Amino acid sequence: MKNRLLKLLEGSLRTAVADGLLPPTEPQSIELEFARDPKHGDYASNIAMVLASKARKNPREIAGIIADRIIDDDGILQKVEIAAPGFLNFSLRKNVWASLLGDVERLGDAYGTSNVGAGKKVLVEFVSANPTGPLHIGHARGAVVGDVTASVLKAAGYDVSREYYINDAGNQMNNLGKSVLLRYRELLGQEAEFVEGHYRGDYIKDIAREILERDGNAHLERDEAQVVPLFTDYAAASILDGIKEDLRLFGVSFERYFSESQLYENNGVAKLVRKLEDAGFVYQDGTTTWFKTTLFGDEKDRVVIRQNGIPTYFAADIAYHNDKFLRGFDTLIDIWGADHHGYIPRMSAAVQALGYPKDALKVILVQLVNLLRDGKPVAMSTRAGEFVTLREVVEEVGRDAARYNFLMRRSDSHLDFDLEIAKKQSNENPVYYVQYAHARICSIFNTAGERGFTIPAYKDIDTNLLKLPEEIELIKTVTRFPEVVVGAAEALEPHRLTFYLNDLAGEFHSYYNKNKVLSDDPALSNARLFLVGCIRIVLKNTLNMLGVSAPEKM
RNA sequence: GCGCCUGUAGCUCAGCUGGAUAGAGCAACGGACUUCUAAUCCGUGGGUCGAGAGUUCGAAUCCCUCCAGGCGCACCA
Repeated sequence: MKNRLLKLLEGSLRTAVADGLLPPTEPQSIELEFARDPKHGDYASNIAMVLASKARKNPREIAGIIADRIIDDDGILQKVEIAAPGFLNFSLRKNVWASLLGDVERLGDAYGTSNVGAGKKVLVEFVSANPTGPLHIGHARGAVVGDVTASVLKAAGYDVSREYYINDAGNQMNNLGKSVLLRYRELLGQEAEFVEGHYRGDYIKDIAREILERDGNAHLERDEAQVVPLFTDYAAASILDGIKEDLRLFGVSFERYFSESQLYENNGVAKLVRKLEDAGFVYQDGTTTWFKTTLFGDEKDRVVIRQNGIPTYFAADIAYHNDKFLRGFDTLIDIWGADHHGYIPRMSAAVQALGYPKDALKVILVQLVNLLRDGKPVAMSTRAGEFVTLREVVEEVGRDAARYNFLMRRSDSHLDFDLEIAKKQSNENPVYYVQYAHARICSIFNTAGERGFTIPAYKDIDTNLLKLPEEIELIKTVTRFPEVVVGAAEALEPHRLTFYLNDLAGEFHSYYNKNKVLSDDPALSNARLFLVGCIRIVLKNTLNMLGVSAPEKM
């Protein structure tokens, strides 16, 4: 709809330019938006005011010139008004709105999808937690934001992959193996001495016990340098399996788990560093190798190969991002905890040094979550093994409520997650508000069937019967959906979907309480059934994108 | 000290990339179930958009300076 109006506007502008009344303008500068206030019609454009200074005419005069030259062949416009400072307000004929409902029926599950992404390949990397412990609540938010961002991009026509980067090559992995070894020795009656950096959670004991059961005390007398890698590998694999299972229960899946350690195969990281050195982005300083990230605005250069010859995490990450590009992805989206924001300039520098445009990498920062119970903070520390795991949360509050709650705020806004509120099946919990709307519509359809109605098709209804103000509003909201998805995709803001859902569900609940869908009037009943059917499709499609179920009964 | 994020109703937050009279939920108060699901709806009150200056037809939104909170500033990941 918006595009059709834009065409009319463009046409009018061209004519005005040809008539010598207005200076030439690029079509991109035309803005057209939904009018918030019904008094302003359906759509409004500020084009006249934008052109005012350039055309040296007053905005109302320009608006008049444009309005006079709009050729509405299809007859979709009821009127075009010029309002206060120079807005052009477009009012559509009422049945134009209802005519758009045909799209909803035709597209069904696909309604809301579009092709603005044009098949561009996008890789969304998220979670990427080290396999040194189970996922906790802090990872949960990033998991949902990443997952839903990917879904939204896919709906907007991008070719999307989800990927999890396993940091399984650092010093911490060694600590993990040692930690398990200590527990193992402890189980065999030896004194265990934990120091800073060791992992102490119960899951470490469980893993130690598994090894003990499998191998007995065979590892007790062997050299630590030999044993630790064995323990590390075993623990990492075991923990990663647990992580995958946690994510599965949370409704998150990945196309690929990419292991950091595989970057080191065939000296991959070292080769890449050498390549960057040849390109002049890397230099040696005695025994240390530096990346000139300052060339791209970072505040200082960064080490890529340490004095001890071991590449830094950053070096591997450059190689990883390079690998992503080599696999054909045009845009890389990384979801990071907000505490990593200082890392952005160097990663951005790396992308540019590799020869890709700056905006080929987009980072979504996700603020940390304050976990509360009854308004009181729940203390957490991974190292000490005190944390609420993702799985505990999912088991306690349910997948739907957990996912929805993480999408109720902008990513870069702090989020309080209160377990007691998320658990409540009440109006304090918006997820049920939306699901209830869906269940209600399903219920209407059940009753309709019992009363002998058949499910109406678009061609069989009289759209002119949908003329109540709240019906027009609902139709507008339903037809706005594809634009909402595109907006969320372009801004990388999945939370827009939850706000949209709340609007739609609210309008529906209100409509439901005020009007009967099923009545003695068959034609009206059919028209309304069709309308709520469209609403159900949009609710379901949106909930699907969020990874939240759309129950038929509650 | 430097950088990033945040500051909007009593509380938790939106505000569509600069638009028209700043919105929603919760909390408070008052109403609506012999009716397609009351996990719902209707109504009432509630604001110096942290402060100050600036840019322009127009600012919660953009620039600058402060104030407050959070987070960063490694040859850790």
